[in-house]
Amino acid sequence: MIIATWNVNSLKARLTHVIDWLGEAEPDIVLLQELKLETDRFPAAEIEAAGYHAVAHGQKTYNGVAILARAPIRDVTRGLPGFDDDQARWIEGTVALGDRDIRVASLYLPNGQSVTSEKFPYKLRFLDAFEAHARAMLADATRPAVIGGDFNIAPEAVDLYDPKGWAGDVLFHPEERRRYRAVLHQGWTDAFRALHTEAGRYSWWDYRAGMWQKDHGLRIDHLLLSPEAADRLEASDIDRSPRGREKASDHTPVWVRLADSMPAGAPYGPPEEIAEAAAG
DNA sequence: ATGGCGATGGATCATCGA
Repeated sequence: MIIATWNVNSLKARLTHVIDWLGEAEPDIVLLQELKLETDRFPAAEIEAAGYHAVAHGQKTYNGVAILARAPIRDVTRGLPGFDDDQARWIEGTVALGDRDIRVASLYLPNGQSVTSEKFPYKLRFLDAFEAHARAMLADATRPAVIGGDFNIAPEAVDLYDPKGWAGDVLFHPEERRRYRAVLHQGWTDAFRALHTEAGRYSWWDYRAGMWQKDHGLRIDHLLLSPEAADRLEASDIDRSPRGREKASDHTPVWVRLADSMPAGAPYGPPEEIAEAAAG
């Protein structure tokens, strides 16, 4: 199954691009950010006509997140648990995945604006709450989980076109990178980075100053896999083609492909059982 | 080079994004 994340920068302005991409990439689950519309303005009919169920958590003008899925989406939570927030930045739900369910979340992490802005401590507070909830999601060992979204964090120097120029600025600030790494250390896997070591692979390019044409971008959109999901990791990549279209979002989709079932013969279980299996 | 571009709401620009 294919799970994708995409900050569309207005679902209304990008609806044709989204519908087209659903047809081309045939993802099973899509996590959208920056809908920029109220929940009751969500284009449910168009999405349904494309073959997808959808749940959304929106608001006027800003933010807004959604989950699209070929299968029904159950047990939906709107808003990041444990974080009192009037901004629509988190939605999670459960979708059937092959031989068992998967828990997925769509995240639009605050940008922070600048280090001196009051929005930067808001970003760090959000990250603290995200860290706590990500840990709680891992504690639910009954099903694999995937968190996808616009994290507004470039994790490492290879993820920016000009790391020296961005050093200490929002999106590449040590305080946010430290918190992002703390989440990875809980046991989450950055799907794209697990399969690609090369520098210069980006998911966002500023509209201004010809950044797209110069390929000056940042990798700030991520798919985090719980250990059970990471065990099923088959492929992950960034699809640059939507960014090159007319009237494109400034972000482009990132996707991961997971095996529908656990690989046969994989050495899962306690060490003594693995040793027994190896001994025949 | 703190500009550049694009979307929104409600206006003929201000605000925000990253």
